[in-house]
Amino acid sequence: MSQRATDVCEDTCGGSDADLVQIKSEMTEEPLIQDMAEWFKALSDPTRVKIISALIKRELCVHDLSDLLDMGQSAVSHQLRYLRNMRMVKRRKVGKTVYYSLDDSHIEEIFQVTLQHLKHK
Amino acid sequence: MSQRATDVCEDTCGGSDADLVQIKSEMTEEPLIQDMAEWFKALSDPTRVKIISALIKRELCVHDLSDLLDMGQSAVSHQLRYLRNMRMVKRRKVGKTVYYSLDDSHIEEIFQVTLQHLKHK
DNA sequence: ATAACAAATGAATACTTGCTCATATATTAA
DNA sequence: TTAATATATGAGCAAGTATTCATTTGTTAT
Repeated sequence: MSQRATDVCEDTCGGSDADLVQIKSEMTEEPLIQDMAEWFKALSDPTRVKIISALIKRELCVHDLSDLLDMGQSAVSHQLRYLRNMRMVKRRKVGKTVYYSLDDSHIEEIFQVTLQHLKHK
Repeated sequence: MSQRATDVCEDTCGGSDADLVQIKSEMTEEPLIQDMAEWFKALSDPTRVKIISALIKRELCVHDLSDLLDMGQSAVSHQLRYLRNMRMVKRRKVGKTVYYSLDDSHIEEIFQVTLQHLKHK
């Protein structure tokens, strides 16, 4: 048996169904919701948060990041690809070395806001 | 064989090892990194983003949310518990009905900042 | 009491994810 | 050329996650 809300009751719940329709129309559109979730997901992993927090300080190569995070080169590289696909970081190649830096001006802002928020909880 | 950075080379990489130590000391501390990742993870799921975006408009009961998101009551309830554990939403019980609302003043701010950011990309 | 409804919860499951390992590619030096 | 270094990448796997289903709890009405 389906548990779908629409199957259960239409007007039994005390909720004011009246402006539910209006809220639905005012709500953020589906594709933007998806983008938002994806964007936050990029920041939902400790390794990626560390990478971002390091790149906020300055541009760093994969080796340096691997060193700083005390993690395998492969793991770091995989996460950097992830962040690059999200257009949060960008690459700059110098010889054998690839330097990564932030590619999103808003990240630092949201990062700082969130950090301050979590500190004062 | 370990792929650990420290095992590979100590000073071969072009990265300026000099102030790597300083960056490490300046980096956000581990527990805060974890909190941050956890906090963002709460916003990394479309269902939870929808719930938040609805609750930004106004307080809603489980049934209304289930209706609005066109999702099973159980699924919504599970996610609400998640968000409640994260102290992002709070409950208010009236008879059989439980009303949920935002319990974090910063969520809306970060939500709006991120939304604007994604819109202008 | 019983029935009806709203919400919560545990278990099961299909799906996702982050890491490791092995290997490949790219660049530089000898 | 070969060797060494820096990074990238695919496969595999262990751990985590979001949903569904079935059931339970709590509340109101009859």
